[in-house]
Amino acid sequence: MKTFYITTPIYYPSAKLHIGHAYCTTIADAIARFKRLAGYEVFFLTGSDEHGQKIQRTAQAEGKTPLEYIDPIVDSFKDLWQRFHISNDDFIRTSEPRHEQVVQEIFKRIKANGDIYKGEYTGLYCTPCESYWTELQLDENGCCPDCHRPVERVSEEAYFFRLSKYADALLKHIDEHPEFIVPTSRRNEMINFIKQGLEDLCISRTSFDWGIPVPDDQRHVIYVWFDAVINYITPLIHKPDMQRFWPADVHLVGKEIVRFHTIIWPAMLMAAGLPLPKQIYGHGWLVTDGDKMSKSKGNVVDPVALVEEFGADAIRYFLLREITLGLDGNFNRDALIQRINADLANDLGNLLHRTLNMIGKFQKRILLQSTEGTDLDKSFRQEALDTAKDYRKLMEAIQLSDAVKVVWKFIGRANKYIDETAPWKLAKDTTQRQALANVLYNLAESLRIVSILIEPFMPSTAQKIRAQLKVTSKPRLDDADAFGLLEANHEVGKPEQLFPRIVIEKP
RNA sequence: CGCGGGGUGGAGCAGUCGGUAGCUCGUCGGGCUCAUAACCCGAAGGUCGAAGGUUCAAGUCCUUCCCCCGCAACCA
Repeated sequence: MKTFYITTPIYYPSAKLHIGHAYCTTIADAIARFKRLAGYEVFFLTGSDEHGQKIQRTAQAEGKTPLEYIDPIVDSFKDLWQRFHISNDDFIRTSEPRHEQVVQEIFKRIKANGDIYKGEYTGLYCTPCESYWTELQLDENGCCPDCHRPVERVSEEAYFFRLSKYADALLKHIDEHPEFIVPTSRRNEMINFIKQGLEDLCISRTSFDWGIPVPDDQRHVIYVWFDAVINYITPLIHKPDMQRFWPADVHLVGKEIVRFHTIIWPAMLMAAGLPLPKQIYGHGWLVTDGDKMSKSKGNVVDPVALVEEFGADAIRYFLLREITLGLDGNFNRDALIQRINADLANDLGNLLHRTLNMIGKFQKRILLQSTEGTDLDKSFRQEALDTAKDYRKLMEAIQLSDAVKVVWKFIGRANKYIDETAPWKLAKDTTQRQALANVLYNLAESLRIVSILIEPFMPSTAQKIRAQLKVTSKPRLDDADAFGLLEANHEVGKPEQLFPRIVIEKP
């Protein structure tokens, strides 16, 4: 069986997750579900990145240990993913022993290869904040950007990863694998960055201790990023799964961390003698009214509240449909409601409703034996099959919003088909019984196919449609490539509203 | 001259290899009555940020400039 491995970043539990995190995870989930639908054996990983000074400090301020502070936040991550119907196969926490063990193992392995060495880190240090800053980060007076007090140049012993050594190998790899960094804009950015020269990376800290200890040198903890990226192999490395799932097919990441995933992580893998991931996909950000979401601006959108108000599938649909993968996208409430009403309630929901209603009204809920029918019937069936074919191609190319659009174009076609065939007229004419049976059958079949195609985007809606059609088989992509799988004399269910229209109250 | 992205009808966006500027919503007009005030058809509305260049042909390629946003080794 073909395998597929996809990851999200592991999120930092210093605050609640916002809609941007949900966006990234939803994309990964849709891809994972598509691959399962297409018959792949899928491993889909997400998790939390728990170490580092920031967590230690925040926990201290609340009089807690790091774990006491983190545990409920991580629980809220897991809860959020359940609410979003995220189908991850594992959830990795970097504080878990299984992870600590692997990180130390990789550290030792790279050190044994001579690519980790002890040196001296010199930086600008703010003592009250216990933080290093780069020259560019300082405020206009050359002081700490947080507390605006003077910084001093200090040195400490630290371990370094010989990143500089891998610049040429990375460039060669990127050049030989055009699909390695997507989209192209990010790829160019990274090539440019490497060409400016890579410095060795400081990968240990002594100023705090919430992290994974450096093997054989307990005064140091390993730098969070070195620690974090290793999560992608932690669940696999000591199992036969490593052979089956590594290298990962896609690391889905936000655009701001593309660099860690396309430069540092691959260099680490090279140094450790492991194969590189096949693709790093850098998606864009959700912004609200053109502004980046951030706590300080007070414009963060809380995904839990959204799901409670609109339901997970509606949010998933909006994110996947409205935002072009790789570019920034605008998230706002009005646009969301508009999409729910127009696409979900009016187009899809109403199509199912009117179809089932007519089958009930005109044929006592029974699908009758259909025949080849008119040219219109034939071309309609062909469009259903073409839609499934186009959809498959787009999904395989990870063009999710285009895939959604193709499905909705067909939903529009189906609504038009009803208008063109006017089943309510056929029902009044006893000589048109077969024509009526054909139209209703074709509509029901179309909805069966649609229910398969939207499963990756809206799993629970897909299930509801299938339940109303009384289709019991497990959805498989191959079943969307065949028209006519519903049997004659199949009885369908009663129509139930999929998505209620949302009435906007004018203030 | 640090790096990158963006600027396209009223709003939000797409636009691949240069080949008649598209989509959704909104607006206006019409049709239909199976349906969730839904669905279907038609129309109006754009000098594609500015200027210059290449070309038979430029939203698309080249040059310069203006504006907005992000990154700059902690941020999906």
